[in-house]
Amino acid sequence: MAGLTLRELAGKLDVSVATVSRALAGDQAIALKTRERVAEAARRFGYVPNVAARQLVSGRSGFIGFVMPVRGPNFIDSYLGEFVAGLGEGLVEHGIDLFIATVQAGRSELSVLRHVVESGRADGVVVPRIGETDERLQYLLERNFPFVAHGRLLDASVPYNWLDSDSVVAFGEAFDLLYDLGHRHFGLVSISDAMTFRHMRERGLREAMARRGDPNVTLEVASAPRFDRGATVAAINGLIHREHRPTAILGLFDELALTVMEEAARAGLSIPRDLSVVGFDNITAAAYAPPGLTTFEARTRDSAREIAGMLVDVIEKRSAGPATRLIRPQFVPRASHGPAPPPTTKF
Amino acid sequence: MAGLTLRELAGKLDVSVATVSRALAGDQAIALKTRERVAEAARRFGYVPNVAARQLVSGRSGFIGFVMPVRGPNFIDSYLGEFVAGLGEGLVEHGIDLFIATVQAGRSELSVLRHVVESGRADGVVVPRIGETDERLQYLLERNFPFVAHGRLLDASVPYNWLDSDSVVAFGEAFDLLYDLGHRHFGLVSISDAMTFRHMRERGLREAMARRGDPNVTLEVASAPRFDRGATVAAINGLIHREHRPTAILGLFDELALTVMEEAARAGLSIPRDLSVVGFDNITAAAYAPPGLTTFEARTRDSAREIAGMLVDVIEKRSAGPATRLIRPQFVPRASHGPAPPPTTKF
DNA sequence: TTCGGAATTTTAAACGTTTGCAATTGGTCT
DNA sequence: AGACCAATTGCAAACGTTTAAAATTCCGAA
Repeated sequence: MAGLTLRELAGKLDVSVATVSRALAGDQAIALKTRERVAEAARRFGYVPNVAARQLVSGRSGFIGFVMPVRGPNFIDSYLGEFVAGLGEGLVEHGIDLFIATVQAGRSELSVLRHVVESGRADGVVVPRIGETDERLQYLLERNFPFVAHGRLLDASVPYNWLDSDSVVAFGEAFDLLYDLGHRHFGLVSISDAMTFRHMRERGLREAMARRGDPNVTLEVASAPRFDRGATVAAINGLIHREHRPTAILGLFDELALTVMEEAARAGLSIPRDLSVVGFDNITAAAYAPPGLTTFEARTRDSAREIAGMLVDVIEKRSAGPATRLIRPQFVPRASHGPAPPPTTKF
Repeated sequence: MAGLTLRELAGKLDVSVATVSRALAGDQAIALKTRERVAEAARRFGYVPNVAARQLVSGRSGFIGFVMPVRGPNFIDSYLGEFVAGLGEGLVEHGIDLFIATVQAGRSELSVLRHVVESGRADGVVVPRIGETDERLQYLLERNFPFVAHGRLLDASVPYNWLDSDSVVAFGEAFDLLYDLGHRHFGLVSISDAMTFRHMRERGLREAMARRGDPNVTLEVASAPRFDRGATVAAINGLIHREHRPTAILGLFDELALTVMEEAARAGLSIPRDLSVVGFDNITAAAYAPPGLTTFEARTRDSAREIAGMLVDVIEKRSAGPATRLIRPQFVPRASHGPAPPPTTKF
């Protein structure tokens, strides 16, 4: 199974194992001529070092771990694919591989993470989708194990490495845009799950509102559990069918905004004439759903690539304090937003 | 970093390392009382075996490898995410982890695969997206390394383990449906890349055509390089704007079918009144693009889960000959197909 | 009490690397 | 020629586990 060993290669070259090892590592103590001779032979015979042996002595696995939660059978969002692709891209230039541990249905994500860390399978981990408080981070911090989080804790005083998208800015931007288009009555479709980004995005909206200081501006928030479609639809309809309907509704992320568009269509509303809708993430379907959802590009793939780099730095102890990084989402204007309808339209 | 070692645990229990090792492995030669005592202590002290050491002696890594090609920056299809999720799900119950090696822009996929195999990082690999002839499979077969392929070679005489979706049946089914709706002039938007599924799907269509034995049936095939949008649009327009336009166009996969719908809309054609369109894969956008794309569910995630199981069997030598498996795609009727327009419509 | 053999445990080698330290080589200077 | 030093190479231990084989313990029978 395993190909040529160092010992065999050394035998062919008539030098010691140690010399070959050092030569391949580029050790200056080995004569240049020898280094070249060894490199040449290694190439010619196709020598590939055994990672297990290397790991055993060095203590480093050459792996980054990623604990993948298994979602319901009918739902995979694009996040996973984008994120994994980005991590791979970011790691490959450092010669590090990605390793993915799946969480079995019954078990907790934390228990898998713990196993990954303690078996020495990974030199560091990336932790996606951080909740308001997160036992995974707590564990990693306690154990002082290298990690980078994608997302933030609610408690901003805890120091750790994270990267997050700056949704405060994005939702502020969205508000300003819509306000300038004449909108005064806003709706936000949110989730009731304990995720930090929910607060961030709502805060972005409210801060932008406050900056205007316009007493006529209103904001209604409707929430439902994240993967509960029935409750989501109900929440949205509560927003659409109220007496004083918002003229602009923001979805916490695209899936919600798309559902808003569907329900609006069902209610006979024309978008963007009667209602403006804005989402966040820019999933593929956003471009296809008529009339085209205005949204923000979350840049998941870029973020993951960046996270990979940050984690490598952490592992190699190149970074001093905790590294934090905000990614600014990019506005993607499509056709689902427009000027506020004249007051008469609101019947 | 690495927690408790076997030696330390043995020290606490006042027995030899070997006894602890055997006890944890459930070796019957160890007294039941000892086994229980050891298990209890291991749990209590949180002992987690070091995988590198274990791998070094056993020769098994506990990893399945997946070599991930990096695509252009703007394009990630849902395949990757679904596939990785499915693999993870399929592997987790066997206590095996997934490891992903990314192919750097400049390097060949084969060279990465070779490295994965020869470094002993994986006990088996899964090879996605098989081409008509595939150097990766050739290498793995030569080396007699466990693998399962997703997709087939054009040459059906080579024996190896594969799983593929039965697109011959699916495209035959699509033809029959459309024929029964009165369609006689067919178009197929294909790719010019050397992928086996291109032949399979076209063959499914032609075989179903042949079965009807209707001399009035025509089929025009238009192809373009897979990721070349400009060429794809041109090929599609060649099909749409010809004198005797097809009344039904099939896309080799959904992206192509969706582009057909876009171009048809641009040409002022109404779907499905003037033109029926059918795709394959059932990507998310298929449901959102008006009027809703009729397609086939490729069941990538299920396939990947199944592949994981097959590979485990191969690794553990439970399967006799090469295992092969055809997954039947499921028809997903939406609104993009309908009765053939009356002959007068074709101007 | 002693012995044979089964039951249980221990010893020690092996897996393929890396690396501190010792040993050897080669060259230069006196 | 001898001595010294630098350059180069080799020796051997270590990493944490598994496992074949040897050693020990235990038990019941003679």
